[in-house]
Amino acid sequence: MGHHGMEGIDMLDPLTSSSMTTLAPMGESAPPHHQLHGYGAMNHVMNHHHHGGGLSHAPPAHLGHPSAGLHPDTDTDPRELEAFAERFKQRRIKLGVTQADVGKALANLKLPGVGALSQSTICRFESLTLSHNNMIALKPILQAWLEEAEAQAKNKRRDPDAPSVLPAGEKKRKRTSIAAPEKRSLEAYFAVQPRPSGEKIAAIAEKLDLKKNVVRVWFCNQRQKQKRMKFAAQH
DNA sequence: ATGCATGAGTA
DNA sequence: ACTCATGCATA
Repeated sequence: MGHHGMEGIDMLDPLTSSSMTTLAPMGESAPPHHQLHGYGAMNHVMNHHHHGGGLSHAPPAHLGHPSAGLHPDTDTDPRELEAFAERFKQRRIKLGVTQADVGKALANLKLPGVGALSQSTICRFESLTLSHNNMIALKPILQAWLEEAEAQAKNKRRDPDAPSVLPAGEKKRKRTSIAAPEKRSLEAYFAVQPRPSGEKIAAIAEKLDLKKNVVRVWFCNQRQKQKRMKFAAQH
């Protein structure tokens, strides 16, 4: 899917011809807040909400719109989240916008503490593969964008947009790939002990001939996976 | 769409 | 050293 920040041009012609000026990623003023590609750089659009325990507290009521942040029950209900996620995706596609587009466009919403998000995150929101709390926090933001986008789609209009500048490439991050056999072993270990001690991790790492850090991160990610809506206690 | 990774915040 | 939100890279 998305490669760079350029895929915007191929979404300018859909029937809806929705070229939402401020919501589209290639808007006049959409300088990707981050150009530091040397992956040791500031990545996260660290919003104000990021205290421990994640967003375990009440959802941000100020971001909520009329139908959003009124009663926690409505926003916290897994069924509602699921329904919203589906509607969101459907309407997003109707608008002819990609997941990556939505992510970039969020920055144009100018909501307090809300910057851009990646295609990954939008995708995960739609597929409910985020934690419950994460879903709750993102819902009002995506809902706000959706409403704005649809509103602007109504006043269909064209406008000359400036081609985005592709940032110069820097170091690329390499992704380790754990082979299937090793992965099966890890899963077996995980089934017995989801939280192995440092020593245990080291042992496993040596046994599978993997770097200790790779194994440690694998377990962390595995634990996170269990907490995602799709895996965690089904509603 | 998803695997492996980073980094802030916490304990 | 962990959790949690998030993203680059890649299947």
